[in-house]
Amino acid sequence: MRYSHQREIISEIVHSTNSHPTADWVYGEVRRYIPNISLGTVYRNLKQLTDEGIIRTIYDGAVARYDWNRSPHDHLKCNVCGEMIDVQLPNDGLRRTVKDEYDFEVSDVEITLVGKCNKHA
Amino acid sequence: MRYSHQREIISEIVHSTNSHPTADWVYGEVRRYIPNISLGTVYRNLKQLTDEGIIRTIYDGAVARYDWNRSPHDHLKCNVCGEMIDVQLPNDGLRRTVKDEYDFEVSDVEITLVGKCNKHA
DNA sequence: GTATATGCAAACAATTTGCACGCCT
DNA sequence: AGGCGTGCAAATTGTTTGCATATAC
Repeated sequence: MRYSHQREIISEIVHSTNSHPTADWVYGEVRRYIPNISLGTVYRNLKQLTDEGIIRTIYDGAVARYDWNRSPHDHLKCNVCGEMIDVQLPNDGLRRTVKDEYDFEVSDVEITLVGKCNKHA
Repeated sequence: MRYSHQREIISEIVHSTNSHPTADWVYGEVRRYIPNISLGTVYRNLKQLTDEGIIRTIYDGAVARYDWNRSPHDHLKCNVCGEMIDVQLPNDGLRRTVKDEYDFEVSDVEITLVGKCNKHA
């Protein structure tokens, strides 16, 4: 992958936040540094960074969000503030259950727990 | 909710399959019975059935799929044949973990295990 | 009779793509 | 020089909505 200024900035922006931003939010941020960048370029680069394994694409309902955290992890989604929190949950039990009971070979685990985070006790 | 022939058929079609169909697939099926139904009507009714709790909407990446199975359950998604299999996995452990470690009040658990189903040993 | 449902088409939102030009290497 | 990356706009895809007409009750 050849160097490009726009991709550099896009990657930095995704890495600068824990908010699992959408393409549109990234677009808005990048424009502060490269005002005439196009949304198409943002999408192309987010996809490219995903393909290279530099970031990760997750889906929140129908919209794509981008996550710099590549280590396997899960999400807590707060219904009140909308925040998505990275957590690492044990899943050995789940893997074993589906292997034993369904003969299913797991390659990837996606767990999202929806509810209310500790800010809204 | 007032009776409508189209909604009746749509509901029957969703209930007739375990394939977690997309709106477009449902549209194709309904047309075998109501050839001049419109895609808009299909979407309206799928949403309405979801609001009434008669079916459930799940997201597979960016596309919506519809599921007649309303009891809490999880999904195994086979990367080889694309099938999505309903399973019931224990999640008491997960609930307890996030309650204890993150003080997060869980209302809904969404687990999808991606991998290879038993047809492709 | 009145409100809800329908078909149709247009509007929308998110994402992708074709093209001519520009910039890494 | 050669090719990948860019900006722009148009195209796609999945879904929603406005409107006039039709239908349930």
